[in-house]
Amino acid sequence: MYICFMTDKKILEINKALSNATRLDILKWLKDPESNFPPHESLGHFNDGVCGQHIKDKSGLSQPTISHYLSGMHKAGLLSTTRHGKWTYFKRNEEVIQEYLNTLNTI
Amino acid sequence: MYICFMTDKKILEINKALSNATRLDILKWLKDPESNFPPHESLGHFNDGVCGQHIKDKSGLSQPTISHYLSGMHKAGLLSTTRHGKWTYFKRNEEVIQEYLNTLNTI
DNA sequence: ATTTGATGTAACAAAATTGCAATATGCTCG
DNA sequence: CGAGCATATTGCAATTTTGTTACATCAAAT
Repeated sequence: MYICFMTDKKILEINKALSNATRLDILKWLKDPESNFPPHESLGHFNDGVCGQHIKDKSGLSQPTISHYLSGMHKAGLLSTTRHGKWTYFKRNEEVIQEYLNTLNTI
Repeated sequence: MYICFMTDKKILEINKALSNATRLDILKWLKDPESNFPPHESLGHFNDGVCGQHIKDKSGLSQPTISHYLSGMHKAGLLSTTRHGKWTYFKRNEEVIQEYLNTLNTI
């Protein structure tokens, strides 16, 4: 298990993603889907994370806004996505988050 | 030595401060003033950090812009300031930075 | 094939950020 | 005091971010 670091450019991109209250909340909610989201109707687990609809519901913001936020967090590497039928599931990308934290710790 | 954490509001404020390339650079430069800045004319040490002028010179940005950046970082708690005559010295606030990192590590 | 529900994209207005020039303030020294 | 330098503040134009409505796409199911 090696410690990995990321470039300043990536750090900036993630810092930008995490300088918005809703996006910071989303990252934290996804750390514990069981306590923060209702179980999904069709899938009985959170192995691939939480679908956009539920995140939207919890945030109180509009669907396009959340879609935009989620795709930005995905682009920054913070989230990974899986499509199951009509749903897109969003999950924390713990490896990237760990790299991010490793790097910040040296700043 | 207790581990301290900070509020989400503070985290967001610091993330915002650190989502700009120049401001991130400044924080890193101040970690090692000896290698990043010339010695100051009147003071022979970096005990209180580095004066705004030198930071401005290294950044390549205008004086008002750097003044604005530095006061934002100060307001966010990242930097502490000391006035020596006509110079304002800026130094990393390691306690706040540590709180910030402690908190991020739980996110 | 049509409908229904989840997601993505476009276009847009309001607000915040970026970084500059101009100006004001503060400090030191002759 | 007045000159000169460091810093702070103000005002501004350009750009980015925020979050909306309207619309397009995609998948499941009737």
